[in-house]
Amino acid sequence: MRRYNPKDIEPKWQKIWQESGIYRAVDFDPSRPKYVMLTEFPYPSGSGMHIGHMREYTLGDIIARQKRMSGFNVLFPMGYDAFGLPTENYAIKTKIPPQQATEENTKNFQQQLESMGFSFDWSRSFKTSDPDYYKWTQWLFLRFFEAGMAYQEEVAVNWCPFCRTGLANEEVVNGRHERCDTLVEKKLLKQWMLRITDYADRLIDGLADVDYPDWIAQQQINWIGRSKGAEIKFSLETIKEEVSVFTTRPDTLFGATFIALSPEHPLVGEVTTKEQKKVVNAYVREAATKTELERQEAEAKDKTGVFSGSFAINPATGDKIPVWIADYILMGYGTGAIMGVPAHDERDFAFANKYDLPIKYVIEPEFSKAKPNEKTKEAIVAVLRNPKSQEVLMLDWGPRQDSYGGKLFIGGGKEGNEDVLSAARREITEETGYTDFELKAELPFIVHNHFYSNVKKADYYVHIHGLLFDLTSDQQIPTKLDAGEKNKFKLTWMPIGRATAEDAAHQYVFDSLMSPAPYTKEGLMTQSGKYNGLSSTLARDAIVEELSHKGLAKERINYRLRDWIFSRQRYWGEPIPIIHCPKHGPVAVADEDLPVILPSVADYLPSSDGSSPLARVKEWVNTTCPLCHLPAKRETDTMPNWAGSSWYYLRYYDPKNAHEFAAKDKLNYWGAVDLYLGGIEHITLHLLYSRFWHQFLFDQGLVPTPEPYLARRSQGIIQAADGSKMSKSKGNIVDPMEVIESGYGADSLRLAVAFLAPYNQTTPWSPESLGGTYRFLQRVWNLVEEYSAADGGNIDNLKLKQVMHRTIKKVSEDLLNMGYNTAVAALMECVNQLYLIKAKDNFSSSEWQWALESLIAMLAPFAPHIAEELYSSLGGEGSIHLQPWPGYDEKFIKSDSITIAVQINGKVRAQLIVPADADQATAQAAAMADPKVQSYLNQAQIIRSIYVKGKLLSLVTQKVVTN
RNA sequence: GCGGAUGUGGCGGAAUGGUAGACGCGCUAGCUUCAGGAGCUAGUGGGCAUUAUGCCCGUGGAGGUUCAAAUCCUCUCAUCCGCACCA
Repeated sequence: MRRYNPKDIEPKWQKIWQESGIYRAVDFDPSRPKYVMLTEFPYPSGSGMHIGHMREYTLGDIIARQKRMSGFNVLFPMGYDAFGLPTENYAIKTKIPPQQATEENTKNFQQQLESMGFSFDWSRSFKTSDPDYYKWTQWLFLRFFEAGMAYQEEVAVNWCPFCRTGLANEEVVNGRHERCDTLVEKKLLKQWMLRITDYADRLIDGLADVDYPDWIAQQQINWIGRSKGAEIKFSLETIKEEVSVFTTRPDTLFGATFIALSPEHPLVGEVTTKEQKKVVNAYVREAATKTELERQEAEAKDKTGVFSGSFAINPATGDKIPVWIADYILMGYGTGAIMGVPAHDERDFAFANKYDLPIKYVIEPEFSKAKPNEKTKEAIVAVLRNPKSQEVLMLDWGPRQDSYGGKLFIGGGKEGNEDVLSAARREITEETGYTDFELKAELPFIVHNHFYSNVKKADYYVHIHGLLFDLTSDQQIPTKLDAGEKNKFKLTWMPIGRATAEDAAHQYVFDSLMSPAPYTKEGLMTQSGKYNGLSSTLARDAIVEELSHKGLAKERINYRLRDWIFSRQRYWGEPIPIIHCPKHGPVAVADEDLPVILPSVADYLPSSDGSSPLARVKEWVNTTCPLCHLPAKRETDTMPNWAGSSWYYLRYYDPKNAHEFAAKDKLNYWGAVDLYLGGIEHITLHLLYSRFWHQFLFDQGLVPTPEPYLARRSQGIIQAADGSKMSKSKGNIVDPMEVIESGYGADSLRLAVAFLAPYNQTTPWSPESLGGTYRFLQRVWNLVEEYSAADGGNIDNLKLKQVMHRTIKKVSEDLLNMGYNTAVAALMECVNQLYLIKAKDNFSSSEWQWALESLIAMLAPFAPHIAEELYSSLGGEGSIHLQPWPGYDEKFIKSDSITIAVQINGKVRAQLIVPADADQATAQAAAMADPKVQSYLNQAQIIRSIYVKGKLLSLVTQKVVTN
């Protein structure tokens, strides 16, 4: 008998598979449905494949193989995302051209991928840095340019001083460049931009038509950050210009007590008066030199700003309000200017407090809504504080039931012509007997709620005035309570920190009195002219509507997402195919002149002035204008890393096409990617960018489907054994190549990865699990090796049939749901069973032949090498990987008798073997005959019986009362 | 602060209303010896027992719904991820 040795069989089959081309996808196969299984292509770094790649490609490969066996025409392609910074930085250091380094790295990577036995169709492979490929990236860019979707703009870009390049917002993480961790600065540069914001709504709406996990869709929606609001114009007192602000709360317009402009706002110069010029200039200059991080860190600290010297007019009130410059206003969002409403916005509140700007409440909290025509009473909630002990007085009305009772502050209604203050004083003395106290604070707004009278067990709709009093002496007189109130509550002094009222309005009044805060939720309008009493949600639209007639406001939708900065001042990327003509401005390179080849350079270091190394290649830069043929200069910026990966999946459909990025009929045949598997780190940037490109191409009639990926899944991260992140510096990296070479082989590793945990779960790597999968494969190997030939005739073995059919069903269903780990468990269980059956059976029947072949077929997607080897040793023809996926028959899955549990009063007390189709009466009769059940039913009567066929019988009993 | 996820033995995990801990790792005992990253058999959540094997407890915590809850509901705690001065 041969021993299982992966080193003997794995390289052998890898070579045979490559030579026979069994994994090649066939264009236009009419006999089978197509299936595009896409895994994210790797960046070919010098360090090669890591365990994360390993998980992704193993999971993708298992699906690709099983789909192939299930009769699909599978396209499972692989390529390389080769442009990018690491290779270029390596070139700067070593002077080795990126082209060369990429070539070597790719070769190495491909060798590693092949040694894992992945079934990629290598005949369709390419690198994004191949001129044959980036020719089409450039061609597609020109379609954006022609459609006005690519434009140039002078923008303050995130500038990485280390990489000397501009960055997209998405590449800045916590104020640092995500790749090199350098602090990011702001720099004003003319940049190419793509109008992704035009597609913001489409990118949200399109999610409804694709199968992405909810959390991924949600994260994309949050990233786009759509918010509906209005743009409102404020006229300036001394200048003709108007300031437009963006707000999501036009209903708070009457409460706008100042205007604030971002330091980068174009009107800053004009609004600044002579007297303020010096201080404003200094402030603007300081803001400009702050890095992203410094501005972010300032968040925790005080808000800062300077007064411009001029005033604006609030269009709602006609009031003069000051115009400030403040760096908490971001130029990149909305209009770069806001109306400051301190009463209803946290940031404005903090700013107003610091600079002593007026706070005007125009929205009142509403804790319950009045019923139609309900009468309203004026009421008070008074907080009586003992300043010495720092305690407040509460009335304890006993346990809270429905809306009555519980711990409350002093409350009561206004009587007759009484004013609020005297009502409060009267209520305090009546209910508590205290007489000496002074008013400390009064809420500047009313709180709306129902008032639940404990005494009358009835409620009124009330306007609550909140007041805070400090006790000045302990003197108490007898309380004046009517009969209904007497002895219904007791007084308790509570420390301020622990005082909580069991009524939302009471609690809100208390909190606001103790520390004034803005009210940022919806409520009822007040101090807002004719809108008073309206709900803020309704007033919002009404105010915009009214102002819009005067041309002072319009509805506007704003996005957190900004247009995509598409320029990089680097060498190793696709040259942007534009020629700058003194006469015609930016002109597209003619389609037939593509690709614009990246010229070779001597030095890859970008210039410190913000231009790319390409700018130094004079003979390349100087060219002629395609329109007038006069001297002109090439664009020297290159495209970002994300460009090539935005459409690469389409190129797999027709990778060698020299006339089109892909032929129409091939695009139509392969259509959208059926399943796209990739890392969680790409669900916002890459996924959003490529969906944007695809949607644009769809609009241009260049692709047949509105979305690129029908379904997206993301594999979880594999952590180091201790649950920490794998990192080079910690030296806790698991190298897949080492595992293969150590003797376990690729099959054990693939199986261990599939078996580890649910595919989408982050989980630590346990090296010991390799021993488990290796032993399992060994058991499979030995089982098949011990079997010789089907010379024992056809002997029926029901048990064997049942085990196999059940396993086939389980594995097939699990794979459909990507339940890899449970599928592997089912295979292990199956093999355990086969050993048991074998021990009692004639191990050479034709049924065994079928069982072993089925087992190997199921194992094939997970462990392709051993499956192929055993298949051939069983005398199979061709490749196991092209054999049909085994089917199952329900009739062998059910068995005649089955074990059910008997529960008595909810506890499992016995197990019974009953016929599988036994009805309730039969099952119950069997249960009653069981001595164990009888012992529990002693002295009791069955009052209810629940039967779940094939699972359990649940009996509910009641003690029989004797005598 | 906003959004999302997760919580089950010593470990990875299984079970989506119906016998909690499948499968694997590790561990314990025994057998075996083509000494090999071996194999086989039995055991392995905690506690109390042991004449049987039985009883009690147990899925982050507290309540609830139900004949029955890891699973559904309410509250709460912890951990992780994404976003964050976004008006």
